[in-house]
Amino acid sequence: MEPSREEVQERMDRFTQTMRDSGTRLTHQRMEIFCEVARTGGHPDAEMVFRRVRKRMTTVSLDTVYRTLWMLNDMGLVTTLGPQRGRVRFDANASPHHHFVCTKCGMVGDFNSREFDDLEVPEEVSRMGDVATTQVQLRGLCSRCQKKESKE
Amino acid sequence: MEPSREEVQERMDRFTQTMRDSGTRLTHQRMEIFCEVARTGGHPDAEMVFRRVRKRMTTVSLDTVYRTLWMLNDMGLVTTLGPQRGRVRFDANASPHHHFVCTKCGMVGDFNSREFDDLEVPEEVSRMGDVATTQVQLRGLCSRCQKKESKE
DNA sequence: TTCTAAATAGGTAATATTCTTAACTAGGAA
DNA sequence: TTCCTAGTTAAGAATATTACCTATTTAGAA
Repeated sequence: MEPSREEVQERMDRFTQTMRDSGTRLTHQRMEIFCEVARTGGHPDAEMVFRRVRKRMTTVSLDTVYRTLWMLNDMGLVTTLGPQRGRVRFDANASPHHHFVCTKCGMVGDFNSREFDDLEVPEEVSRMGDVATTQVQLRGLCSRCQKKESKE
Repeated sequence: MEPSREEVQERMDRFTQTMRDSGTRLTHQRMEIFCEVARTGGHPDAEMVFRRVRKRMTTVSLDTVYRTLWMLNDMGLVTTLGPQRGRVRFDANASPHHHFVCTKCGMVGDFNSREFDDLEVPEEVSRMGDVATTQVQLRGLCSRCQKKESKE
């Protein structure tokens, strides 16, 4: 599941380009941290990234890893699995439904779609396990955050 | 967005039935906690549930709320938004892809599907905000957890 | 090279979640 | 009903996770 050498290179290029374009400093730490996530096939958490990066940069701090990861997230260079930072949130709606998640404020809206409910699961997935539910997650800026942004 | 009275009643019935079937005790606390989540349109976190339930049961503890919510989750009566308990996880894969999430161990597997990439966003959602990405989340038991279960 | 705003390390603080244990109670048995 | 007890709870302590503070360092501009 590791990305190919070319894939990793491509991600690194996108990273440096995006950083330059937005005028954000390209520090050694940031490069190491992004590189670590980019070349990992899985979905590491901050602690894992920290441990791996520290092997090469013994002084890096966990706080820097967190700060950098969330910054990368804000810039769209990495994504988080599930909603944004914060607490676990629960949902008692047992009937099939789907979510729109605001990538900025974490607001979650429910919606229904017959089409989404009835998606056919790819063969590839059956090797991973038994699928019980299907849920579509749409991510983007909610209208409230849009208004805020346009004011600035 | 609040569920209708009938909808709440239906959820409560399902709750008591499932609890009885599994031989789990129907305590006052559990009923209040489930009821609180069931009648909330949104997606409350444990702290919110705790604050609301405490208004009626002044002695309930936060720990009980957590324990109960995770128990309800295990029984399939509520779901969590995003992956299971634990840390935030990051993903540097910028190209569109989708996830299979194990509801037991939290294992996440990636997969690709042209069909899923090109889903058409329902009109209803455009009122919530601007959709940037579409991601399908399939949930179920991964093969490893299946094997573990069948052993028991 | 020098300068300066931005970023970092390391310690500390704040949150979020879970564990421990003694006391309590729901629900079955008598 | 009353008694019994395994399962459940409250409360506080312990962990885990994430964010803040400040002196120091550094990337990138001039």
